[in-house]
Amino acid sequence: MQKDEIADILKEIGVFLELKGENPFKTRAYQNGARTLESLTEPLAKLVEEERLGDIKGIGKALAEKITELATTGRLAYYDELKASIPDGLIAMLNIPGLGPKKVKAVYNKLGIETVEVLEQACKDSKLAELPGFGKKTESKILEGIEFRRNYASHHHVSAALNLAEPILEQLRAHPDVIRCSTAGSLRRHKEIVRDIDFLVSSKNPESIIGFFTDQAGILSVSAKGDTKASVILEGGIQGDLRVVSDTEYPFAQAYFTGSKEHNIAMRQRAIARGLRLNEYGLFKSTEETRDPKLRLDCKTEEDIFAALDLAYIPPELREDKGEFDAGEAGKIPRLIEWTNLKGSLHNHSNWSDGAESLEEIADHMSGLGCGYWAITDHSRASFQANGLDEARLRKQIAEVARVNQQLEADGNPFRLLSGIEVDILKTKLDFDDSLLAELDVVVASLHVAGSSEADNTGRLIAAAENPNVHMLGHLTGRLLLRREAYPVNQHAVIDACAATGTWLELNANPYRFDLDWRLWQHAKAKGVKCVINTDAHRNEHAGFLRLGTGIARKGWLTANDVINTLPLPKLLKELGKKRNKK
DNA sequence: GCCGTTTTCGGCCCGACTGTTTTCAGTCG
Repeated sequence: MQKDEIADILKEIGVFLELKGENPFKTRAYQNGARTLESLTEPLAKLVEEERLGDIKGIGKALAEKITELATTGRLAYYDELKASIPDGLIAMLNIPGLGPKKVKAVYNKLGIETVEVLEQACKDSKLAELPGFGKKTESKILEGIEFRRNYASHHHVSAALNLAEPILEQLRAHPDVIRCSTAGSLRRHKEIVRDIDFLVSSKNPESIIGFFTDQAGILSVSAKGDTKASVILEGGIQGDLRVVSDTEYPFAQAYFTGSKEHNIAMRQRAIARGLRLNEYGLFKSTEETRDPKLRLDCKTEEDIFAALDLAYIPPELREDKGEFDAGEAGKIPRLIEWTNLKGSLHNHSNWSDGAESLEEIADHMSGLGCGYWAITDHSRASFQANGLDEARLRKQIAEVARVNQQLEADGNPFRLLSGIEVDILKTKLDFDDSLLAELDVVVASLHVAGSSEADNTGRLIAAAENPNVHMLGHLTGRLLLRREAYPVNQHAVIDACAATGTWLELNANPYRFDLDWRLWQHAKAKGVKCVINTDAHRNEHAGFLRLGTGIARKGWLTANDVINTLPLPKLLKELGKKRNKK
């Protein structure tokens, strides 16, 4: 069994133990173990074989035994027994807002409720209010929670969250009582999927900010409203949380609410190790719980807080406890790529296949945005559902690209279209012959019809990487976030093949794809594989994906040097020629 | 269940809001 599957089982054990009412620190130990496992750099099989699991911080004797059992036999008796003892419906009940392990346990133990449906009826029949700690309000909250979950997803694409958050942030910024404001949480860290949107404001008048926030037009409901924080449900069912603090507290609150949780725990531990105490109100010269302003270190910005903990500034995207502390201590936090470093996109569609606009319209729009180039890589003939180009139409398009470029040159416009194709990776070959591919400026090879065999898919992708005419592999796993699972593929093996052949990997910037995943870019970079941040645009407004994709590249620790399409056109053309000239 | 320069027990990050209580437990982030 692979390490990610094992990590999922450990997490599940943690949830089961919570429902059993086990020691919360024991459940946390399982969750910590799962996380530790996920971020292992050494192959798990090797650690198991050499019996070195127990040497890893966070994995003790008990966890090492359980992981070993899972890794070697694919099963775990302890897990099977635990799972069998807990009705599946209890897990579903945990997903209802306002219901946690204690309450679920109580309704199960005292009323024998095992499913959401029975729970709903029990609330309607006022059965829950009879339990200690439950009341009328609890019942109606649970009913609301069940209804809410029925109508809205609990996870949202970062793009949808940004679309909602940015106008609100603008309004907060313009509010006379707002001193500083920002987003926080997973949105500020630019996670690909977010559960809610966090806003942070500093103000001398919290009441007016809270009132402004909960009275906004367009909100569906107000779920909490206190002196310093409020929660609302925004359009589309996304929860928006606002926190208001004093301006002195602002940087501490900003760091705290940006997280991640794991990053914050490590930050607190660093503070404790220095005889300090860190919370959202400050960094205090005390090991005792305190908010005494006289003990608070003077930090005007997040930078100051990191400095006080002997760290270089860590950009929000890196705050996932995935190596930022080692790098921050050593002063080796890279200067991350900015989206304005990008000069164009190398994987895009036009109305020749399934895109919306003509070549001229694309050239006009992208040139107007300040891009230096834009590759036209329509689908190849095998993608007939997308009106893929056959050889004859592709040759016509090459001529058309040349014609548009001549016109641009005549107009004194330095912008250029590049001719290209998103060539389908078929079962045993590419959709076009090498001779035709060699005539194109840019060749993206993508797997659109994958099989169920990991070995087959991986082999097809590696073969594509080995083709000297293929510059890059498109959307490596084919996943659609919250919609469709990735097809089975050994991404590490493909990364190795790209490294060996000088093939680039796409970071598909479509917010439903973000493929290759940010968690793999550090590995790909270490292997020497270059990244291309591509919009995969099907209409001109998709140019904005470049910004979203850059957020993911930043999460992957990438710098401008790691990304091919930061190069100006002459240098890009030179790089595009390199792999072909090697053959 | 994990951990240890306070080392084999006794901690483990911490605070706001809500509802059900009347001083606090549960949930959430």
